[in-house]
Amino acid sequence: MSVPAVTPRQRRKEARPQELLDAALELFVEKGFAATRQDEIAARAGVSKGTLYLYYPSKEELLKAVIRERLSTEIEAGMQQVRQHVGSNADLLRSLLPRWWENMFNSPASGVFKLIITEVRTFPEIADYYMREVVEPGHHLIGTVLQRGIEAGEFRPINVEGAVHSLVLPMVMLCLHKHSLGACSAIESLGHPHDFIQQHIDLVLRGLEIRDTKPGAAAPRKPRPG
Amino acid sequence: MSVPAVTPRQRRKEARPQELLDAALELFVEKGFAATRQDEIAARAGVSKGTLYLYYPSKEELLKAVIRERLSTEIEAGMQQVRQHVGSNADLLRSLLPRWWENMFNSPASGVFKLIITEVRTFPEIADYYMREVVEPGHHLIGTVLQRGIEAGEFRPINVEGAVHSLVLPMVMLCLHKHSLGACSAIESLGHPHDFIQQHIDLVLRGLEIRDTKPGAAAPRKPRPG
Amino acid sequence: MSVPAVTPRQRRKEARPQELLDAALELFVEKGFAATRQDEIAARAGVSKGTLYLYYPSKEELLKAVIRERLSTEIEAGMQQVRQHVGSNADLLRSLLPRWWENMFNSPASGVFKLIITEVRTFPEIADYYMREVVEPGHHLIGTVLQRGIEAGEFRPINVEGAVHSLVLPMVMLCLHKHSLGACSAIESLGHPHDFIQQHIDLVLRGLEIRDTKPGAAAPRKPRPG
Amino acid sequence: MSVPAVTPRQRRKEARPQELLDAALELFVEKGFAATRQDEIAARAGVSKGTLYLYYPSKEELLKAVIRERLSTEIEAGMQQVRQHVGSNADLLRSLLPRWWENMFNSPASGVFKLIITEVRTFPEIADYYMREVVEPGHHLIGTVLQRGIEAGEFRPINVEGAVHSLVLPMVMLCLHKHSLGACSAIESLGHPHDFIQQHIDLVLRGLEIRDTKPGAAAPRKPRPG
DNA sequence: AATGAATGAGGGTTCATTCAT
DNA sequence: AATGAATGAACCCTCATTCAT
Repeated sequence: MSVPAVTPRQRRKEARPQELLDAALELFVEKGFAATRQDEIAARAGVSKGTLYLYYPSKEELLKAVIRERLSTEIEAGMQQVRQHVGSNADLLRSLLPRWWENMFNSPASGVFKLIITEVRTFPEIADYYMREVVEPGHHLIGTVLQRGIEAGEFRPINVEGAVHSLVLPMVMLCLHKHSLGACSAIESLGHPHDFIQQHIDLVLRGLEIRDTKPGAAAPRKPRPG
Repeated sequence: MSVPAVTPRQRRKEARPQELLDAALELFVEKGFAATRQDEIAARAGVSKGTLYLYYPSKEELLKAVIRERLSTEIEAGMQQVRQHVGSNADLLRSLLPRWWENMFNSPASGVFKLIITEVRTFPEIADYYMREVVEPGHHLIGTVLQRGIEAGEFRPINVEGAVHSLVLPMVMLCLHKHSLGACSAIESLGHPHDFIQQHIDLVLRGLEIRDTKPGAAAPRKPRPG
Repeated sequence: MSVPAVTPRQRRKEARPQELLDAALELFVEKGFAATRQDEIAARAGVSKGTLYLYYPSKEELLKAVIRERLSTEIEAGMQQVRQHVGSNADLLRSLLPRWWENMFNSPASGVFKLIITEVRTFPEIADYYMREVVEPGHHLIGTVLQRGIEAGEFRPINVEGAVHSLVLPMVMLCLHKHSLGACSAIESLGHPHDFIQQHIDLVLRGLEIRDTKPGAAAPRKPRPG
Repeated sequence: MSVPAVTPRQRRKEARPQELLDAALELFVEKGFAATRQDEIAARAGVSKGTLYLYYPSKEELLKAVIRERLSTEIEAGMQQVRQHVGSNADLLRSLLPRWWENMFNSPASGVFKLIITEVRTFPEIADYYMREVVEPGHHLIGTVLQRGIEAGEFRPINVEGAVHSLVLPMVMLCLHKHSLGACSAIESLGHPHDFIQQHIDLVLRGLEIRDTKPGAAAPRKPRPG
């Protein structure tokens, strides 16, 4: 049975859009959207300046494509993991979350967070997309887990949204650091980011537990009289 | 009685640098350094384009001045608060931290975080300054408090640096949000940021406490068999 | 028979650098380097402002290219003439020198002298180039001829370098005049510059001759006693 | 008898215009008119930028004043020397000319020649002034001496205007060199400019003499028959 | 008379975009 | 589909000139 003859050139051609997006993402994250030149993107992708315009009609559209492509990939991966997940909800947080995060952190997708922080005010459409496709589903997922925990008496009743943020914001923040300060002066203090994230999630989940506070422990905000 | 001879022109002139810095900060945070035009800054400060150059020799120097001025003000304020603080170390975290953060969050200084994330790779000198003047002293302060707590038996022995980050990163992240997504689509879910920060700190500090885990509570990482 | 595939666009492109250099030389000589605008050069060359930067990375580099190109052309032409020259050394001065000068004078290259006088203090690299490539070889050539004449007893022994300057400086000066005063108010008095140069060279060479001074003629500096 | 009290301030005030002109001349000659900034001139003269405008209404007027002032001084000095001259016409050329030239060469006035060459096309009024006040009287003076020499049988009958140029152009050229190439790389070959000028004038005057050409000497262009 | 802060038109340079090849 | 020369609007920065003090 003959394999369809895929010449190097054809493969190249089909891979083009992805190569362009990769080059663009790298540079947008490194230097910011406004400071990145189309020639640089083209050069890094190994094509000429004009070729860019055969695939994306403007720099701005290229930016949006970069963000959409990376996020939808990442969302899809996350959803897959969740669908395939067997185990308790707590497991979802203790194991799935760090694993998913680490993939993200180690992939170019981590840069997209910086891109969003950086460019969202210039291109507010990005905000809508990001909120709808990433933030809301993600928060919904984690929020649901926490809510179930509360209802099951595992967790103290607290503001669920807040707890989600307590869990998630440092993860996002580490992605940002990776592409800003982390690329200049290492914050060595953090050790391996993965370990930090593990400890962080553990810390927050412990903070959510219901238990008798050991006397003399770090004072709760409103110490009981007596 | 002689009126002090401060003409409008003089008053204007002394206030200039601050007015320029304020206008520049606003715009750099809104649109990014590269996408902000010197004319815009001048216009917002109510002067002509050329006047900018009487005070700052280039756009880049203006950026650095903006960052330095805001951070040094903020550092000074923070140090003041700490120096004047009476009370336990736990108080320092439970009350001083949120209060200091809220000032920051509600002032233009909150934008500086975005500026640093955004521009640090283009101007790596900024990283040095920020690490040396802000990150290190800040982390040292909080780290010391946690370390004392551990030594006093209040807190579980954990990686202190990590705990500092667990406390602080969401605070920084909220500043970033304020000037990016927050300026587009409100993340209403968060309620008042101040309340979230209170809850967050409480959550982390509880997570640090030593206590007997209530049976059935959210599983510790390695559940005992049986 | 296949037509050579030189499209108008290609022809255009190859001719560009020379067209730009020509336009730039004209304007630099007319108005001076600092007072010439890049737009003007572009306009005179029939291209847009940006196109200039495809060929020369800055105004200053354009200046240097202009000077180098013209001088190297001129040097090459002069060397050719000398190499092909048959005849006595005196011929070299009496015929070759005026001929070579006239070519120079009537070509745009004459303006380069003005350019050098005008801009050399601002761009001292030009001095090095000009001295090494033009002044030294030129003076060496003429100096050698005079030296031989002295050794052969044709010429009085005098300071050869000085004699070279006596011959050459008026030739350079005429080039300067052509592009300064000469372009405003004609110095009609000079008649045809070529005739002047002929007479000048003749005058100097006669002044170099050894002969018995006719009694009563213009007093030599140190009249022989009795 | 009391000397009128001239305070330093008054002296200063009266000297102002001259100080400004001196500073302006230096800088215009060094860097060219267009590339010289008013602030620099003011700074070199020790006044503030605004003060310039109290004396000269624009940069262009300042340039013209600079040229006029230096030239009229120089012309006056030259005329004085000629008026006071006693001796033959030949002396006028052999001694007065070099002496007058040396004064010029060693004074800031030498720079004016460069200024004229450089700026005359931008400000053609300068040409009229220079031709009328400097070139014509100067040429007339020298031309008259030569003419008398011809009529007296001292000099060969040649084109007088040309001979004047043969004498004078190298003198001017040396002034130009002093402020262009000479200020970068010395043309050491010339020795002392004064000596060169002496030799040059001698050379030309010898070339003008009537005498029997020594057989075998450098061939005159049109050897007399017989 | 003197200052120097302020202005704003203007010039060098960059770069997104177009289009002939 | 791919190229890269060409364009020209836009931006940073300079500097002659003005004017309130």
